[in-house]
Amino acid sequence: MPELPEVEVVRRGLERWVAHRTIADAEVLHPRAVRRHLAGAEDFAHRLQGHRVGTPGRRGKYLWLPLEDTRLAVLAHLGMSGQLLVQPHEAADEKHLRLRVRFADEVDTELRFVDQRTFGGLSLHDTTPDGLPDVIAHIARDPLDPLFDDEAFHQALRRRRTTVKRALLDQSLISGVGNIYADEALWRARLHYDRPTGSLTRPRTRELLGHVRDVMNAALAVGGTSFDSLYVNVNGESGYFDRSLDAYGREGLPCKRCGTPMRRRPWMNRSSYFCPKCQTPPRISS
DNA sequence: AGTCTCCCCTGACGGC
DNA sequence: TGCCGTCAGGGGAGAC
Repeated sequence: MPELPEVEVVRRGLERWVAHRTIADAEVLHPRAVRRHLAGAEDFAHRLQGHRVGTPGRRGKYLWLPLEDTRLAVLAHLGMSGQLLVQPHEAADEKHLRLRVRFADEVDTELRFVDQRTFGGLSLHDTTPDGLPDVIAHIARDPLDPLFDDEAFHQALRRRRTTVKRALLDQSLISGVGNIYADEALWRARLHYDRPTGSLTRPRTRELLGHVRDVMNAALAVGGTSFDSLYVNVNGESGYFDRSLDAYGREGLPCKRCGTPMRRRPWMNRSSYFCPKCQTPPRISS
């Protein structure tokens, strides 16, 4: 599931239900699910066998399962519709089941990767000395990472010739923020999505980061955001943060601050939701 | 190098 | 009923 809070909910589920279990075998039911594993599906499945899973890691929207006593990790990205589910063996296969991992123990559960749109996937990679899969070295730390550098982020925004929402979605600047939490944080910060990043003062950037963290922590506290059954934790349960959204999906509804009807604008093949009064467009528009 | 558009998929939904 | 266009929470490749 797409953004940082939802992925972290999944990571915690894996830590509880999958960590420290030894893999018996893996079964790839759709080759596209492992397309980022260049050596192929057979190689992927074979190389997982017999390894014990360490503590699951996460950076932004990526998560991974380290394989103990190796320098390898199984990297996962949920894309738009991916789910990692811990299911009883006897549970019927999901319609979009792409991959199954069985464990060499007496626990009656297996790990399943289910993905309707197949934008997500799993792959096996070497890790850097700090445990990060090497292929995601370009992904920036996320705002909940204690080592995220607020000042460096501000300086990067000042250097960039782009707009603030594009920057929030740029995973090489700050990771874990997607369309929903970008709109939520911008609404809270009273910033228009097309505001040039070069115009943000240091206090303004810090305030924005504070809102990004607040909205993500609030979502995390209630299990993430779920509009439908696609976005669930490893036990298939939905989070409740959709009830707390202030901007995303609220076209035509009154702004929760000033009552002005919220607007939706097409934006990069998606949508941006904002309050036309609280979040005024930049004066110099392109 | 930085920035931006396209495109990989399936399914749901509304209008005609 | 069915067909078509639109939309959906992502990010990488490749074009400027």
